[in-house]
Amino acid sequence: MTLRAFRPVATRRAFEEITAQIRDQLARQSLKTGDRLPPERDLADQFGVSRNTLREALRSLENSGLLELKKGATGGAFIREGGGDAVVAGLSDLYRLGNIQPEHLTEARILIGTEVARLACARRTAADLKALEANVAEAEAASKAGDLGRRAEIHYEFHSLLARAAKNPVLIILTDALMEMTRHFVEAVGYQPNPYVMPSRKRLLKALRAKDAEAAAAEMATMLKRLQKFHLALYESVSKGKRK
Amino acid sequence: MTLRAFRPVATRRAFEEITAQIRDQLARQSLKTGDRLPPERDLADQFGVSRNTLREALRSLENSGLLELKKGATGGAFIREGGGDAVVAGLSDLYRLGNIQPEHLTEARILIGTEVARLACARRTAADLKALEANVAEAEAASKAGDLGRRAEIHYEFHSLLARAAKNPVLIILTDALMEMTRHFVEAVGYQPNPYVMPSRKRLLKALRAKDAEAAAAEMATMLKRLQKFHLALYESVSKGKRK
DNA sequence: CGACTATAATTGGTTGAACCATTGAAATCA
DNA sequence: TGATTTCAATGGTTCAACCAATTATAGTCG
Repeated sequence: MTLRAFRPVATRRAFEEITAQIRDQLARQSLKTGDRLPPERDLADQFGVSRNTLREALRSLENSGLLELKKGATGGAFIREGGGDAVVAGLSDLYRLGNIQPEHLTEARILIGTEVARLACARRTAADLKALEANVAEAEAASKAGDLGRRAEIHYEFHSLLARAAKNPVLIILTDALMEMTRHFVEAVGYQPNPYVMPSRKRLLKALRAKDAEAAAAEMATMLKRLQKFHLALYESVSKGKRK
Repeated sequence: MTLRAFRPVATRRAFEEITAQIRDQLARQSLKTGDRLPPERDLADQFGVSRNTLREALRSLENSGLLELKKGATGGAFIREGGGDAVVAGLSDLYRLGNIQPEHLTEARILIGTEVARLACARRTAADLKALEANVAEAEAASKAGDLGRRAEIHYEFHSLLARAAKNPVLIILTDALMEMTRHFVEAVGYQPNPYVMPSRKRLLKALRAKDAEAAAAEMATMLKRLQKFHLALYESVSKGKRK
C-alpha cells in the first residue's frame, strides 16, 4: 500500500520540465485553445535546450492530446481543444492488449449506458433529440440498404450523441472510449445483425421525448443486457473457432 | 456528422509507423510484460531510422504507458504491465484544464461509485474485505492523529480498493482517475473534516460483510451525495473568495 | 578469503548542425 | 485579373558526437 506518503524522487528529464511548464501555462489559462506556440527553433532557444529535446517535449504533449503539430508555412504547435482523445486511446490500448476483456467491456457498457440514458432524458435539449432522431433514421436506412458496417458506426454514434445529451464530459469521454473498444470487438468477431436493437431505439426515443428517465434507463438496460449475451456468446464461438 | 465514412489520409510520420509496429507486436503477444527491447541504437538500425526519430517513437509509447525507460547498464525499454496510468493522466489533464468541472466530477463519482459498491459486494473476496477493513482502521487512526492530508489519501485508497474488489478493470481505472481528479479538487479547496464519512464507511463494511449489494449501493449513494453537496458548496465559497 | 573500491562497459539523455518535405503566401507573368 | 511560379517558414529526419546514470567486473586492501 503506497498511499503517496512520499513521491518518488524521480530524476526529472529536461523534456519533462518543459512539458510541465507548458502544462502550467495551460492550467493558468495563459495559453488558450487555438493559440500557436513559437516555432520549435525559437522555443528551444527560450528553454535553453536543443531542438531535439524540445521536440521530445512537444511529442509528449501531442501524445497527451494537448497540442496539434502542423507542418508548413503557417504551421506550428497549436493548443488543441480539450477532447478526450488520449483517454480513449489509452483505454483502447488496454482492450487490445487484453487487460480489458469483453465481459468487462459489456458490463461497463451496461452500467454507464443506463446512467447516461437516465441523465440524457433529464437534460436533453430539442437539438439533442433531433440529432438522435436523425441518427435512428440513418440507422434504419443503412439497415435496409444492408450496410452492416455503416449501421454499426451509426449505432456507436447514437451512444455518443446520447452521452452528449447527458451533458457530462466524463460520461461523454467514457462512452466514446467504450464505443471505441466495442468497435474493436465487433471488427474482431464480425458484424452480425441484431434484430432487437432498432425497436429498442424507437422505444428509447419515445422515453426521451416524454422525458421519462426511468423508462429510458430501463429500456437501455434491457437492450444492453441482451446485447451483452449476444456479444459474449459470439465471442465464445469465435474463440473456440480459433482454438481449433 | 463524420461517422468515419473515411479516415483522414494522414501522412504517417516515421515515428508513428514505428509505434504502430511495436503496438502490433504487443497486441499479438510477441512482446510480453517485462520484456526488454533492444538498445535504442540497435532498434534505430533495425527500423532503418535515425536514433532521434526512434526516440520520438519510444517517447510516444512511454507516454501511452506501454514502455518504461531505464538508464544504465541493465537499462533499456521495458514493456510495462498494462495499467491505466495514461487514462488517469488524460482525465486529470482535462480536469486541470477546466474541461471537466467539479459538478461533473462529483456527479460521475456518484454514478460510478454506487455501481462499484454494488459489484464489489457481490464479488469481493475475503482478502478484499480484509484490505478494506484495514483501510478504515488506518483512516480512523489518521483521523484521531489529526492528519487530514493522510486521511484524505486513505479515503481515496478506499475507493480504489473497492473498485478492485469489483473485479472490472474499466471501473478500477475510472475510479482511480476520479480519485486523482478529486485529489486535485481537494488540494485546491483545502482539506476539510467530513464527520459523516467514517460512520458511512462502517455501515458500508457491514453491508460488504453481509454481501448485501443493495444496502452497499444505497449507503455509497447517500454518502457521495452528501459529499457532493459539501464539495460543491466549498467550491462555490472558494471561487467567490478568489473573485473578491 | 571476503568486503570494499575503482574502473569500464552499457544504455538512455542531450547537443548542434545540417538537410528534407510540406505548406501557404508573395511575387510574377500571361 | 487570374493562373503560375517562386520562396520563405516550419515541422520531420539525419548524423555524429558527448554527457550522465547505472551496474557488472576486475582489482585492492585488510
